Amino acid sequence: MAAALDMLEHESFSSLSLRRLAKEVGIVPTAFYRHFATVDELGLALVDESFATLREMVRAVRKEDPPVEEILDRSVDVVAEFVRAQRPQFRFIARELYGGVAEIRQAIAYGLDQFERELVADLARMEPLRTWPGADLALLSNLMVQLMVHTVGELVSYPEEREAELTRRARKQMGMIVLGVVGWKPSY
Amino acid sequence: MAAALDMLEHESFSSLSLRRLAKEVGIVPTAFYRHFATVDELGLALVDESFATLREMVRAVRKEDPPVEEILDRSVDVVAEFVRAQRPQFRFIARELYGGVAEIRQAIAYGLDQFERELVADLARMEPLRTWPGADLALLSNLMVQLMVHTVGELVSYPEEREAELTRRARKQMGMIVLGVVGWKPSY
DNA sequence: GGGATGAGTGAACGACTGTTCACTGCTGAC
DNA sequence: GTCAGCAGTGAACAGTCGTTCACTCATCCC
Repeated sequence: MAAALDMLEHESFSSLSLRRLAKEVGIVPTAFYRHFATVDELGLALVDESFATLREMVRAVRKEDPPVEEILDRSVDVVAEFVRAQRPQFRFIARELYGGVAEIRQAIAYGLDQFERELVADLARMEPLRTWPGADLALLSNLMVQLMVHTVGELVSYPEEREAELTRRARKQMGMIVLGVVGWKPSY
Repeated sequence: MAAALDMLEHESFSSLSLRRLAKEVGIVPTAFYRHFATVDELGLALVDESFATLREMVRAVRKEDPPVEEILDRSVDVVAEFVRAQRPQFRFIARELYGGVAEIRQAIAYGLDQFERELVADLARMEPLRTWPGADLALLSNLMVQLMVHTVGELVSYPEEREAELTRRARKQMGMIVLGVVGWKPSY
């Protein structure tokens, strides 16, 4: 799986070749079938693994439990940290979200949807949002996840030296969104 | 090119096969080379064509020149209209933005970058933003383009019946961002 | 000690890949 | 009426593709 993720730096999953993958790992193509029934199944396993990392990331933010005014900055930082440490996994998610293989695309969309829902639950516990209707929280959560996905997509597409610049921008943009929140009149 | 875009509904460009494409069009594979020097070149031509449509879209919004308070809603509407009319092209852009072929990915990223810059110019003409520093305008423009790309990605991934729902959400999210703008203290 | 289990092997299957070459036929301009 | 140029043809090249099959070997449990 690690070798597959590495190879996906230069191509998309739908063009990944079992034989090249096997050669990269140093086994014969047939040995692959001891571990996965088919190539597509490998893709789904990669989605699972990557979202496990994503959940770990969420737990890392929750565990820190930073004061309210620092939550945003810390969240962005943690995302950047995780992307740095697990770059191939995040690259996989970002690239295949709208990629070619329908099954994988749907699995990722589903995972992000769940992520969005968890974020809604977290947001609902914060002060100015406590009274917001669920629909508006979902809207906000979606917007934030969007920003995250897009930023991750850039983080893994551009050289690592641009990380600081990209995260700085993401922080400011998060701030802009939050400012919108304080002015927002919930639609009860 | 139209046939290629249609085929890209079910696969990504890097897995598109010249022979299947030729069969789809009803010509022999070799005839393809009368029109493009290589398969990758077809990809770049598709990027060009799609961004021509995108520029048309911008012109459509500008031409309408709606009153300030309607600009956002009209912009979202126009985007939705264009996506409906040229679905395969927008699907291509959304899918290949972080896709497998580096050359195409870069071409799309470059096109979006230009789009962002044009939007900065438009924004700079609007009242509350007239005094903003360029960096902050770029931030805002990037955020808006992000929302557009993400929404387009969903529009072309989900069945057309969800268009109304998705555009409604995008409109509200645009509103949220704009509310952030009025509270934002530019960083001179 | 024997047998199940997990992981790897090598040959083979038929099909598909991008690209090249020399060729044919049609159309429009001079 | 000729001739350039555009678009399409069919054969061929040298690979690569996913998957199947029967097989070997090491490890661990009873």
